[in-house]
This record gives sequence, C-alpha cells and structure tokens, in this order.
Amino acid sequence: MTQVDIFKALSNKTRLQILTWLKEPATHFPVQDFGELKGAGVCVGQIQAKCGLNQSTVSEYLSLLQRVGLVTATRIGQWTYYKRNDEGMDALKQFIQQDI
Amino acid sequence: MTQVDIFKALSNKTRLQILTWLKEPATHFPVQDFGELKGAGVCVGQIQAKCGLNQSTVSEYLSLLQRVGLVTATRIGQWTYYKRNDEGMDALKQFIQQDI
DNA sequence: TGGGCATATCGGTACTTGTCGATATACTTT
DNA sequence: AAAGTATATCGACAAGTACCGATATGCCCA
Repeated sequence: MTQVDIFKALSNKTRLQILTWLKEPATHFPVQDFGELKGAGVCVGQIQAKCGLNQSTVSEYLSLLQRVGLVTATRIGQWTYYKRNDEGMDALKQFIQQDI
Repeated sequence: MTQVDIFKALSNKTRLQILTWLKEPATHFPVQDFGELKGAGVCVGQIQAKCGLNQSTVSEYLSLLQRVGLVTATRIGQWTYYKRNDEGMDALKQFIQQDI
C-alpha cells in the first residue's frame, strides 16, 4: 500500500464522507446496543443507510478504506463494525506534513 | 475545486513526485540563470526531463496541480515556471488535520 | 518576417474506477 | 435442517484517467 493508494481512496466523495462520519461516530450514527459505543465501530448497514448507495458499493468502499489502513474492521456475529484507524490516519498526516 | 479534486490530483505517482521535488527545488533541479532561485519556480522542461514522461503529459499534470491550487504558474518569456503554492498546501493540511 | 524554441491543447487508445444487480458466504434463530 | 439477516464477492458497463503523438500558440531572434 503506497501513499498514492491512500490518496486514491480519498479521491471519492462518498469515501471521504464516510471517513468524516467515522471521526465522530456518536454524532453521526444512532447508538447500537452492541458495538458502537463499546468501541467496535459502526456496522456496514448504518453507513449504507446514511450514504444511500448500493450495499455492495458501500461494502467495497469500506474494504478499500481498510486495505489502505484508514479504518479497521471487526466482525461480530453477522455484523462487521468499521472504525477509524488512528495509526493510519496519523501516518497520512505525517506524510503530508513532511513530504509534500 | 473540492477536496476530492485535490486528492485526485495527489492520486498519481508522478504528480506526487513533482510536488515533493517542488518542495525543495534547489536540491532537485539545476539552478537556472533566470527564475528558479529568484523565486519564480521551475520550468516545465526541467520537470519533464526529471520525470521522463511526454511533454504534453507533464504540461497537463502541472496545469492540473495548478487548477487545484497546489502550485502556481508564472509565465516568463517562453517558459512557464511552476512552484509550490503554500496557501493551497496549508489548506490541504488543515483539512486533513481537522476534518478527517 | 520567418524559423526555432517552450509550452499548451487536441484526439486517441488502453486501463482504471464508480456503481449496480445478482449471487455467495456466514451467522443466527426457529 | 431451513429460512432469514448482514456482509462480501462477482460480472457488467458507463465514465474517467494515464499517457501518447500531432498540432497549435506564443515568444524570441536572425
């Protein structure tokens, strides 16, 4: 995963939007009885509902964001919870500050 | 010009490379008798020579980077000098720090 | 004023991305 | 075991991007 791949992941309105939502999940998503506020993240269905694209599209976007290290995924039962990956985000920030 | 457009501009190995070169032009490009060290920037031909792509491609890349505000262009005689645009870069940095 | 440069623009082709519907997988509850 | 969810993967196609070669534009100098 190169820096270019990270920027590609950010080069899409919806994916960028998802990332901003995941910055503050509690203000953008309804609380779940399981997961969200316990730190697992937000499940695919909630994100899909909010961005309004096809389920498969959202699933692919999330796994792309995960592949480039900007979010992490946790499977619990039949749900996959996604949340921001601070390490990946920090690496990106550092790259932008230092290298370009 | 949206944030997404900026990330699109960064989603290419060559354009990202050009931007890092322009961060420190003096260490990446030969000094010119006119322009470069006087602050105008680096001309298209020098950038093209360094990245090895077609002239038209490099010209298009540079004007894209300009359109999204990451570099500025100054025409002097038959040369166009490009340099980093600190304002644009700072706006990007701020966006990344604050919003995602 | 006509050629020679440096850069910009145009038109094309091959490859990549955006997005979908259909289907597969995997868990969970009867 | 069967049927129902939530998510993932696949195959498709339209739209966009990466580059290129050819040509246009604009500046400079004999």
